[in-house]
Amino acid sequence: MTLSRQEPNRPVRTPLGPDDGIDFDLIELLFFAYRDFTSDPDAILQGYGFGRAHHRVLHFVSRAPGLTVAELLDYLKITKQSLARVLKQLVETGHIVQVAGSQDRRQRELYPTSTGRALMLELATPQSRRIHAALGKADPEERAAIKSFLKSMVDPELRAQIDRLPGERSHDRRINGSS
Amino acid sequence: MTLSRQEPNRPVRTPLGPDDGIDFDLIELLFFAYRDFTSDPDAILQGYGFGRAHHRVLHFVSRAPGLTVAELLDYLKITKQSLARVLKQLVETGHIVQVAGSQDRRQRELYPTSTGRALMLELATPQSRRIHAALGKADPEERAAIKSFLKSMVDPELRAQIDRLPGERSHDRRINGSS
DNA sequence: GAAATAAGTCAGCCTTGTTGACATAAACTA
DNA sequence: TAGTTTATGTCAACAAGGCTGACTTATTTC
Repeated sequence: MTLSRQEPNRPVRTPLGPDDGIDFDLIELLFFAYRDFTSDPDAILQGYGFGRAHHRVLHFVSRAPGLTVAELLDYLKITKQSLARVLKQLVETGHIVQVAGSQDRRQRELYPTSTGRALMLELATPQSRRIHAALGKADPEERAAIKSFLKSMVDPELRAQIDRLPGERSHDRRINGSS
Repeated sequence: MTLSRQEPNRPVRTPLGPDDGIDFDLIELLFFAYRDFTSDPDAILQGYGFGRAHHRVLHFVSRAPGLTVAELLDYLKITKQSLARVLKQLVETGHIVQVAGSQDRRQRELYPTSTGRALMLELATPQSRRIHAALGKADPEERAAIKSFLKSMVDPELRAQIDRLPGERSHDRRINGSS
């Protein structure tokens, strides 16, 4: 009775490792990669009094100019109240403008200003540099494998969103009719 | 004078695309992949009254049992005050125990309990499943390229942290002397 | 014995997410 | 046309998880 009873809250001293059937290295790699991937723009944003949330809004508005508030919420997967706060600031600072929808005038089409676009590029540049360096000497087949892996990590029903953004070099320059 | 003056805050209607010299698709892929990668454990954590911060602490304590508070902070890149809040909860709920360091008794070695270890595995399982599915039919060379890419995304001076964790199958089962 | 170090704690603040309720204008529908 | 639905905006309150600064305690190092 006393021997079979374990001390409660005893420290477990053996580390969880690859033999436990879990892909720990990929899990950690994703954590570390994303942590540092976001660190460059975070530092720049501080100088503007903005945060990561502003970056994401500015990113999608620049990549898909003319998208509606509802479409933006669908990319970000946050509530409209969360969006409202940062969107208001981006509009007040002249980074984004809202235009009443041409077909449906209840909608607000979101566009970057030249200021907003410039900031978006400033934020994307170090990220792109980091990606370029990390891609390094990967051949086209390996690059395809990397993209395929990341895309497959996304929930299947949400992968369509990705395809709606301007894609690979040359074709598909316009995201929607508004030019 | 009037013609050369642009209306301020005019909407820019052309989307930023691949011709602007930025790797937009990889930037977005990383955002979407990480967003969904964290969604499974986030849902599970809710049922325990924990958040993503608890997950990260539990993860590293389970992977490197016996690490000190300072070492953990170095993985997470947060302040000790931020850590204190979640660590205290994990200790109070019996997921983690603290043991005075054997050499240096100022240090607190952190260990998971069996409860903590079990929760860590529960959280890691859907993530590993997602990774496994995303890896899909990638051959060993492609898998190596994916890992190499993610590792290269990490700041060079921080890559050593990754190597300190239990690595590939078979060797290196122990992270430090405590067993 | 003094100084440095590891960790814990208190207080307050910020960003960014949440819910719930309600307002307005435009579009749709019976 | 009246009534409903829809797209968006807004107010208030709250929570998680970051942050800084200041201070304490125990222990180690010099």
